[in-house]
Amino acid sequence: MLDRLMDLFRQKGFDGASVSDISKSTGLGKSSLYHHFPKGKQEMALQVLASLEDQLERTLFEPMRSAGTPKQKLDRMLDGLDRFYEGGKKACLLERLSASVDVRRFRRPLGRAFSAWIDAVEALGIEAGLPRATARLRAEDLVVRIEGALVLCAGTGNTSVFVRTIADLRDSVLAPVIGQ
Amino acid sequence: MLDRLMDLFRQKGFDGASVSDISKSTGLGKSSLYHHFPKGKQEMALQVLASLEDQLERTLFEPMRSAGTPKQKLDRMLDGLDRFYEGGKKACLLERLSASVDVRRFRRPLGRAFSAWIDAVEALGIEAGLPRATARLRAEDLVVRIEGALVLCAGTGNTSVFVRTIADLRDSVLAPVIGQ
DNA sequence: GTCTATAAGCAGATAGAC
DNA sequence: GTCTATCTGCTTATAGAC
Repeated sequence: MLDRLMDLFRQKGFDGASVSDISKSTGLGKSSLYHHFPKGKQEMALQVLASLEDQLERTLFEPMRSAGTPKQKLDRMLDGLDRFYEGGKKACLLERLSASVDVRRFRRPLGRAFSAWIDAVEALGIEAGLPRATARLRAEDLVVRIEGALVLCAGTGNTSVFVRTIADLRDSVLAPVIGQ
Repeated sequence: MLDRLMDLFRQKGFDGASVSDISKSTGLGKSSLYHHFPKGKQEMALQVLASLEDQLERTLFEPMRSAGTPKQKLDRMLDGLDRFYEGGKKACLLERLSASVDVRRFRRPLGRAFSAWIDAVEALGIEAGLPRATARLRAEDLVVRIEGALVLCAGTGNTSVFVRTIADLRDSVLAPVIGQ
């Protein structure tokens, strides 16, 4: 259910997905949808966002705090992102909601989700021996570059930028600082 | 006229900006708008996009092919972008149209605009002595990082990521390749 | 070229039967 | 909990006067 909603919001964005679209794609009538989400479309998006936060935490960030070398864990996270975005063919829910007219209503969960992601990568960098400030900037940069690559892929229809970006991140995120 | 339209599409996106919004923000009645853009909202966006391509070429890319050191020209471009995006407070039209439901209708001009931007930065890298392939990747990465930073700023309401990204690009884009 | 008025349809959302 | 039917307002777009 939330998965279907997430697919639709990722594909059409919040402003582009109508309640009728949602009804068709879930197979539920509008009234049933409003039974599950009394506050309407915004509540749908907020619940999908909460579900994504949960899913990211369980499948990406939590594993990054357990077994393996930092490099192995970075690779697993990038593998996970590559699958989630299907090599650049599918959009990011965070980006789609960030591009909606009502972005202000989503700012709190969006900020939380971006922060959790950055924090997880930062921790990896620190574990790999990077200075805290460097790890922070590199982590922020990883998120920035993935979001940016997805924008270019969506705009041009060409996913090669995403592929190159993921590949480059594998080597650059945890690389030792020169002249440290 | 096209400037007002651009402001509105940057602020609300293509799906989020209605013809009524456009009418209010331009001061023209709907019928007048359809007189100027017989094919409706899509034609408005396409003309705004064409106008942006033209504006970027004249104010950013063309100056990058004339006088100055590569570093000076990079700095001038980044200054221009910083002003255009108001330090991360304003969105990118290319990103907004890339996030619209009808992105397919905009793919050709979007691809052209992104390419022109990347090409201009690539030429700068080559002029600065970078290997062609490196210059290409760095140029692509500059565009990716700016678009990504704008996504995070829009989503979180915090522009510091954009400021850091611009600052980092000043030093990293033309930096010599280590062990070349 | 710009206007008022309006068409035709879709938006988000609700009422009430089952 | 899901349905059909419906409401109100807004959507894109057009007709036709000035």
